[in-house]
Amino acid sequence: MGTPPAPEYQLEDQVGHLLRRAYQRHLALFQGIMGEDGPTSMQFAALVTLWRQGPLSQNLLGRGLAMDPPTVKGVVARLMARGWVTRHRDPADARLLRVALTPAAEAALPGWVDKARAITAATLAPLGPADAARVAALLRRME
Amino acid sequence: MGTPPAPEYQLEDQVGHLLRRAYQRHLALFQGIMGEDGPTSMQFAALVTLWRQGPLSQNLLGRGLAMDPPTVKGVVARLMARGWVTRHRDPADARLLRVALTPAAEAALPGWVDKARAITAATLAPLGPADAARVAALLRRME
DNA sequence: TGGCTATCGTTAGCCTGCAAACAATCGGCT
DNA sequence: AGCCGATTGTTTGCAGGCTAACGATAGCCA
Repeated sequence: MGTPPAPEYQLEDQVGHLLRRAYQRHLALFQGIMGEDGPTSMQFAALVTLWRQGPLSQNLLGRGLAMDPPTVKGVVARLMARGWVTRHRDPADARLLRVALTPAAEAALPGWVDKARAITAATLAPLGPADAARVAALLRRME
Repeated sequence: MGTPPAPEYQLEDQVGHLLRRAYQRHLALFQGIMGEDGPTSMQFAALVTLWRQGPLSQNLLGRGLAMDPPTVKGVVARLMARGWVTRHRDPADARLLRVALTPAAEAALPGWVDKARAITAATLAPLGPADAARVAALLRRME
């Protein structure tokens, strides 16, 4: 018995490829359902975090979203440009930049959250409810 | 009985967030195991596809990898810069750009494939073998 | 033959993501 | 007071990813 032949390396079977494809499809659904006037996926994640937790420093915001500092900066800059967020130095600690929702964003958020639920449902649509719960549980363990 | 309260929208429970986090972790593992001298995740995917299928037009390559044309162009350009790929116009059809592996890439590929297997294993390490198979099957259905 | 349509690739512009190097500020400790 | 290390944010440079608009070529069909 010689060396067993190495099994073929099938790109389509690798988790990394599958994760990328599934996330890619999710992002396409996100954009399609949220529409041109809505936030992007990461912009929405930032807005919803500020909604639930109140004003945060860029750093804390980034930590909650698993975004590194340069990425946070870019997302916040685009949120400011869209008029959904303001940014002010914290008077008590001059290092911090407190990011806060604008009234316009607060008014729009309930509608966006509804769409976000639809996006989650669409992403999971190919699976039944039981498998949807299973995949979420498995992904959580992979983080 | 009024309107039932809408369940809280928990970002951390949304599939999109979980997919992003899992893919993020996978990419970090990829870079760590493949090292500075190795290809990036998408560069490796392109190389392995050319290895298995022979020279391909940019378009076909992109289709196999689920990459759109501008992204393929960028990846191929960086592969050329690294000396792992050449690009020539197809004499039979002047629209096509045939992308082919260089001998250097062919020589390095077996080692990279071994590392890629280790990366897949590391990504799935938090799950047992049964759950690893389960998550792959579920992700495939979500594509 | 001449033209129509489909395919292929490029460009420009935008968004997300990472690492590395850097400046400013804060806090504690001497 | 003065210094040092930790924290926060910025910049630069690179890699991937999408849309939209555009030029070039091929293939078919009238």
